[in-house]
Amino acid sequence: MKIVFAGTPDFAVAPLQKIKESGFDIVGVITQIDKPQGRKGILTPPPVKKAAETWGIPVLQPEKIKEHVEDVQALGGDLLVTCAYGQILTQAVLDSFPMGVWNIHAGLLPKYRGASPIQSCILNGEKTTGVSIMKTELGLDCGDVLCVVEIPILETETYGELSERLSHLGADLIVQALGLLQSGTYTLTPQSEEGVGVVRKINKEQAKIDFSKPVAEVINLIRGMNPAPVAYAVSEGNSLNVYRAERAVMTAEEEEICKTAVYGEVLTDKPKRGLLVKCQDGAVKLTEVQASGGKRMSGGDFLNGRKVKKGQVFVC
RNA sequence: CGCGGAGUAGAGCAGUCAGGUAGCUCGUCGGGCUCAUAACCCGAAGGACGGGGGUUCGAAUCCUUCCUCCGCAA
Repeated sequence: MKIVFAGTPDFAVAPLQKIKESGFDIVGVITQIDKPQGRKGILTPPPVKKAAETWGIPVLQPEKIKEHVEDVQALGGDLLVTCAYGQILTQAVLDSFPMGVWNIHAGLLPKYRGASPIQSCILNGEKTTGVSIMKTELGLDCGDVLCVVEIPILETETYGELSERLSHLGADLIVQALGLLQSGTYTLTPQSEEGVGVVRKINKEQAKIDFSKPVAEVINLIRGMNPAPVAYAVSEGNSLNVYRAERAVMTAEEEEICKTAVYGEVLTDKPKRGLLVKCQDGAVKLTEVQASGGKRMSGGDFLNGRKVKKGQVFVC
């Protein structure tokens, strides 16, 4: 069974590696073209390409895969595994693999179809998530499911941390799935028509913190946006990236101040108490922040440098 | 040449424009007050001011050059 793997970001590297280490024959990797990265705009190959090259696997980087179907076919694969590839496949591509095209999806179906299942789970305060292996069809993540594992989301887990866990989970699961496909003994489960949901790509606008919301929602936003695109608060024209936060436990004095404070107001100027900000139902403590041009630091350090003062307000 | 910020004590910052003994807050250590404390009071240690070169009687500060870190945008 000859396998072609289509994937792009870090998330896809672990599955690719696991497939390779499990002894499957990977005849080619398809990934996105190199893109300019960072301040200098240096052309950088995607993580999957780097990995594939170190293992000597042929790499294909079509700018538009639908215009290079014959190149894909030339790889001679029986089966295509997709994992966060980043391009929509056409029927011609799907038809190029006798044993089908299978997708590793980092979320439970049908509720979390779409581009941002991991982040969206955290933003929604879900308690569990999972990885699904499904048939890739023309519609958006609507194919029949081959297998799925569900895991709990940890209380303080960030998008980056959960993503890494799911990546390894997906790696294990795809290897199992390939075993099933090879043996030919498997059953497909159509997705329920109830509770279908589509989550779209996350943009920076969604990452702005709204302190008029409940503490739990604010914290979920911060978790779900770490490490990218990163939640941020704005005050006096400056933006402050927020990487981590927790529910504030206030002193009696702070409780008093909080009662009359407006949403987004800084409740204390004592570095030891931390950067406390009023929300709808209490206060949130921003524990890891980064101002533009500065390093990441604790909320206490940020307060100590006096870049924000007690009573200053982050706009909602 | 995409736009911009920053390198000063263990940490976060001021001081740089108008060169002249190195400052603030936090932490650390010692002492005091207190039933007690993350609170308060007193004291101490700790810095070749990112590196090189230049101007000057004298440079954290002015000129020049190199290095490093970071935000935005893509």
